Amino acid sequence: MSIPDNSASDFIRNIISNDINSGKFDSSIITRFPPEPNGYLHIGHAKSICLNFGVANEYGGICHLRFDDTNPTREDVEYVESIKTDVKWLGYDWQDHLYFASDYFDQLYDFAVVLIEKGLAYVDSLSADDIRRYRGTLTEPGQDSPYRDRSIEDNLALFEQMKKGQFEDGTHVLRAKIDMASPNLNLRDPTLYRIRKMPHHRTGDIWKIYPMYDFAHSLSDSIEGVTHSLCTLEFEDHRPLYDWFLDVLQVHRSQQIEFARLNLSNTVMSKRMLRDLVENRHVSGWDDPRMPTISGLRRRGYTPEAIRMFCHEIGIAKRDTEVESALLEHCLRTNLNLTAPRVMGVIDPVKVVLINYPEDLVEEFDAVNNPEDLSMGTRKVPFSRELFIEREDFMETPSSKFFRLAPGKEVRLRAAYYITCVDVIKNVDGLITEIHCTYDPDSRGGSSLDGRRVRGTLHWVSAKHAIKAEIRLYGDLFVDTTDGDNGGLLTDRLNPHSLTVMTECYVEPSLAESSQGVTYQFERQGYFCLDSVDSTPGQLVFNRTVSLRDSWSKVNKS
RNA sequence: UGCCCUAUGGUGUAGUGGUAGCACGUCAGCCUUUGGAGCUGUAAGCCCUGGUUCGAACCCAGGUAGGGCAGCCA
Repeated sequence: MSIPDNSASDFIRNIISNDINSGKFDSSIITRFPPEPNGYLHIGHAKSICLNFGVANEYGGICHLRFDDTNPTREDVEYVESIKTDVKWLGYDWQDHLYFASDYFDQLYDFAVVLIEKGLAYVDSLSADDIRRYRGTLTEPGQDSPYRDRSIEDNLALFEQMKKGQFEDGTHVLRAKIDMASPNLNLRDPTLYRIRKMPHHRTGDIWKIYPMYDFAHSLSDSIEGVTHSLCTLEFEDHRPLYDWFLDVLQVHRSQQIEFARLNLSNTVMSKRMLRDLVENRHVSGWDDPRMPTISGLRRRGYTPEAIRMFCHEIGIAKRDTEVESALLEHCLRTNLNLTAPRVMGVIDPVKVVLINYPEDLVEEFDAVNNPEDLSMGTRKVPFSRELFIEREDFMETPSSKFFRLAPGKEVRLRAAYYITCVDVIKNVDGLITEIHCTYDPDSRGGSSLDGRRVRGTLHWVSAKHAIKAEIRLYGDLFVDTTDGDNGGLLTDRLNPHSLTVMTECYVEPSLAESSQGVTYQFERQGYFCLDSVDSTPGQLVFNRTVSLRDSWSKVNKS
């Protein structure tokens, strides 16, 4: 085990470094990522994954993947598989440390029996309502259940009958006997087991009782020898209970440490709300490219590297905060700028006719695949008399700061020729249908011998060679997320413009061989990838992953 | 009005008694065959009030503000 000397400092890593220095744990560091298989992972989980696996890697330890599958009413194998896929995709490896809380059901049951034998747990036969009433309130102490003083023998017998399925759901629970007057509600005789006569996705119908989170989680950590159990802030009040189980049962002591969960601007992170979006068809599914789920981000074209970088950049602390999505986009652009192959695609086309270019001539230009990485080579791009350019790259009456195409103005077509606008053709509605230009044969390749300055460079495609495609542009899912995940109608804050579908787009022919899982840069536009669900070889569908930074829009506004 | 936690530029995060730093974002300039990328610079911060100290973001006291907790959910 080693201590990284210049690792990013955060309070958790500081604690772990101190623990290692003081020899608190005799094993190497063991952490765990403990999802409940009841939904898809989102970027908030990525923060926890990067922390837990990251810490383990840095200190030469290991990180377990453990499914917290103690509630058969909400869990499913579908989620187990998606979670494993997502963790792997993010680049982490649990090796052979894949565990399930349900693997420990026998041991947990035995622990419960020990608690009963020690007089520290009892079977309560109050109804759920009565248990709530007896619990007291935030400001008033609770009262002991009339069943609190059952004999150990009775408790043992009853608990065994619960296990055997001799009682109906809700008739009894097993509770820890701690303190009904504790100011910490979690210590007012918390429930340990409830009866659920429901098949479990892994244990089938052998169990009729299932352990509660606090009991199962604390002891699962202990069973696995976890040294540092990292969880989110809402479990802070549970730590005394977490520790109580370990103390009274005298088992391996893991240390729970809480950190703030991730909140991201203009989106929501709670599984419940994400599920609402899916079930109420506000999005196409858990992997809708607008979703903050790992599967949504993947389909959108995000890379694991970008997400890991983001999780590193946001840091770890205890204050409750909201990170601007600009930081996520920054991490994405940083990664994609270095790796994405460049291509040209026109999203909102207008036709350009080069009136002095031969009718049937077709030339091919070599275009650089990535100016940031010349080893990625070049590709051929066909050029002909009729082209498409972006409609917004032409302005009939431009401002002085507009460097693109306008009547009488000369621009460069990326990797091709200089062209000058000589005429504008409109339809009866005044819509521009064609822009007539001349090209300068001496500017072949995009530069001229006379060295004259041409400030604007436009992307383009050859009309007869281009492939027609659909491009989906995404915006924030929500207009405003103040108040976070609580209160207010979620749907009131949905951004009605979160999806724009452009169906008349043209992309360069090299994209006929574009492959799934690659995010391209459409030059001057942004990053795009093939949609993994809806794109077919005959009808390409691209998702805009993120736009390029656009300083023109600022100039234009001012 | 119980218990627990938190408070550093617009945002996120370092700094644990000795000149408050980094990143994102902002703005300006340079550069550019992507108005991308890159480079340079700018503005902007210790919640408040006391106390201890030669010296406090840091220690102490008291406030204020925000968050969490009353599932047989996790």
